[in-house]
Amino acid sequence: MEQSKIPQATAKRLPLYYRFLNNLNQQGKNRVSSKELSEAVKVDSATIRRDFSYFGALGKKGYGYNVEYLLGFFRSTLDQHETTEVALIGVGNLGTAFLNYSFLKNNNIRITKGFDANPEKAGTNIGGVPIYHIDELHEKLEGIRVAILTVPATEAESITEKLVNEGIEGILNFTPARISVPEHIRVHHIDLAVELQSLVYFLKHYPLDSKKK
Amino acid sequence: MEQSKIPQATAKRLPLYYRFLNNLNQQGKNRVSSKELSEAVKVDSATIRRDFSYFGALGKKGYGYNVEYLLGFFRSTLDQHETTEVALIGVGNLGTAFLNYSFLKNNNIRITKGFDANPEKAGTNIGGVPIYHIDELHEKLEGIRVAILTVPATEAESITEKLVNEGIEGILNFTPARISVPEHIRVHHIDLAVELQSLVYFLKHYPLDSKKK
DNA sequence: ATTCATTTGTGAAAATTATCACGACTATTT
DNA sequence: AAATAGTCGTGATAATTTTCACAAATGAAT
Ligand SMILES: NC(=O)c1ccc[n+]([C@@H]2O[C@H](COP(=O)([O-])OP(=O)(O)OC[C@H]3O[C@@H](n4cnc5c(N)ncnc54)[C@H](O)[C@@H]3O)[C@@H](O)[C@H]2O)c1
Ligand SMILES: NC(=O)c1ccc[n+]([C@@H]2O[C@H](COP(=O)([O-])OP(=O)(O)OC[C@H]3O[C@@H](n4cnc5c(N)ncnc54)[C@H](O)[C@@H]3O)[C@@H](O)[C@H]2O)c1
Repeated sequence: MEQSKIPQATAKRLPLYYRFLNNLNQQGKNRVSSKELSEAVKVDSATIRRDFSYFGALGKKGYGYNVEYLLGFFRSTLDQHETTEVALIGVGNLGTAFLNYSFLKNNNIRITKGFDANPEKAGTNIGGVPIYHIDELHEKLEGIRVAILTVPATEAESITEKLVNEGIEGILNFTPARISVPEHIRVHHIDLAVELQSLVYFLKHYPLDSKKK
Repeated sequence: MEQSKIPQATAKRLPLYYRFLNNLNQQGKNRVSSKELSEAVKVDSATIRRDFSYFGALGKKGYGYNVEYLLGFFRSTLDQHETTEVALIGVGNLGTAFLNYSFLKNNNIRITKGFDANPEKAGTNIGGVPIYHIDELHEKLEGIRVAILTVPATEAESITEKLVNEGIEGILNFTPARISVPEHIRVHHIDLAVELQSLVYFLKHYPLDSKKK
């Protein structure tokens, strides 16, 4: 929308900062330094200061950052004032786990609808979220821009096409399939098998005392 | 262990390449170009060639790569000849989903033991994996070097300490807690809430036609 | 008032990662 | 045998990200 000059690496860390600031605020702390923050979120303090600096001078030299101010700032930056609705496609093992998880308390993102091809699941309700049959996508997806994909890998491509047709703009893809989408659709992959395998690879091939990821 | 000159970014992509080569091989293909590979895994073809080149000249100019040869090469690079045992700590919503998932067929990584604090879960068996009480960690963790952490965030720090004492070297952490570990322990975080939140942030703040992540 | 210990914000440098672009080589077709 | 289309490996360059290191500002202590 606006300031696209914020590095992607920074943007990815924002939700992490936001969550931690929330914790601090709830603990009643009203002041925090980049050093403390660094120890808590395991990000170098210079990186944190640099990240914050993209948004202007948010702190005070010799003092640190005011928790409440910073929190308020991030709340609006991350659009936490308006709720984002998310659909979950594929109510299986993984999908069910997500539905049963209140997706972060300090967070205005909600899974509000589930979809599955299994007719026995349609009409049920998991963790307070109604499940619809996948054929009802068109009627029920109105106004939802983000989808979580937890269907079998073989279905990923065809479901993605449907989602795109229904106007979905962002997909969080948990299937191992690398889906194809038009230019303007954003896909983030979370590939659990790859993560596990690369962890094992790092263990075996990288010196034990190297810097952490 | 050996060639630590391989960039971390490359190392993270290896399992992805490996999986796709496996697919190709099972489809009976015996030749593949960096361009084809690129379309399938959505990584720039020059990046793929560069990645491969860290391991030497694996392909042939004007021809491409021999699938079987490349696959064999990656199999040994990723240590797929020996099975890696993994323990899962916290058999709740997320943990149960993982246990029910045969963690990739073409893959020698296996979750072989589960642990939970709930006495009702101890002694059971989920997806073929035996569940033990968390107090049995010491007796049952022998020889296991990697753990998946799916306990409540509040327990993350204390469980981590126990795991480290038992000689665990790598942890795949699904809790929102940023755990502290000694220098020589490797931790990879998968923070689902952060992933979802950052996807939403990107959608709202980055031009729709920008390059994909 | 002055000193002192802190801590930010940032210019500059370093490190890492991705991409361009082309010479060298291969297989295939004519 | 020559021409053609395809493809790798890589030097060079560009882009991105992280880190260093310090002047300037702050609040607390004496
Ligand atoms: N469970 C895990 O631990 C895990 C780990 C890594 C990756 N994954 C990936 O996540 C995805 C889901 O895994 P899972 O274990 O939950 O699988 P699952 O089989 O338990 O669930 C898949 C669900 O999708 C539904 N479905 C099938 N076709 C559909 C369609 N066309 N439209 C809508 N719904 C459809 C099924 O009815 C089922 O409920 C898979 O792609 C899997 O590879 C899972
Ligand atoms: N479920 C999700 O979709 C989701 C999404 C994002 C993050 N997470 C995170 O993953 C973790 C697990 O989530 P969940 O939904 O599976 O929670 P859950 O409450 O369903 O499961 C946690 C399990 O850990 C066990 N446990 C508690 N204390 C323990 C201890 N000291 N030792 C061993 N086991 C213990 C509990 O008995 C329970 O079975 C949490 O930290 C959560 O924040 C979950």
